[in-house]
Amino acid sequence: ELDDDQNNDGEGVWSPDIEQSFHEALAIYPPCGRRKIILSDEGKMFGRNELISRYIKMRTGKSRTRKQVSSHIQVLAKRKSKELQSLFKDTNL
Amino acid sequence: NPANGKTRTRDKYRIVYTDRQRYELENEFTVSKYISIPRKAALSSTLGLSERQIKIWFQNRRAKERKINKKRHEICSRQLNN
DNA sequence: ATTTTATTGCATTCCAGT
DNA sequence: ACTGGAATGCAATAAAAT
Repeated sequence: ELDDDQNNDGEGVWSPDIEQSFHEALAIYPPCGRRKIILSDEGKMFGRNELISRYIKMRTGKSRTRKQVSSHIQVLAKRKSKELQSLFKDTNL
Repeated sequence: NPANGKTRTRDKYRIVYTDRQRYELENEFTVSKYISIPRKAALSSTLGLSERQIKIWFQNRRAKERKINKKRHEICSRQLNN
């Protein structure tokens, strides 16, 4: 299997257009994250990351799996946490 | 020590482990290439290192092993070529 | 120049919640 | 049986120590 992935273009995994759609999805599905964790439509189950994944596919045509979304959310949370930490660099040293 | 998960600071980019710390870690690596959670906690307590540092040491040690194996394979290839 | 600590961006595996 | 999220793995990389 030699790199014949149709869903992934030459850009990075989170190229600007996908990142844009991702943030739109973050805003519309739960405006801040406090929404019912259980999203169940008759017969099918839908979690937040799957809804985000579907939205990205609708807006960009490119497929990002729910686990890729999960990983990306984790990376962004880590970045934000470290930014907040480094804001208190030498305030009390 | 690690209230934050961070290890690196402005003044200390990295610290140098003691010979005893190196010896115990290397010894544990001969037992298993992957550290279990209870053994990690024990080592963290025994040597004065955070669990994060233990985890990272095993990652780096495995990377070292992979590098060594790659080098060995290259040597075998050259011998076959000759 | 090589080796040794430590981080980062992704993926993959492990843990519970419903 | 489904999921999201934490823990972990790995390649690439940085920089101090050797």
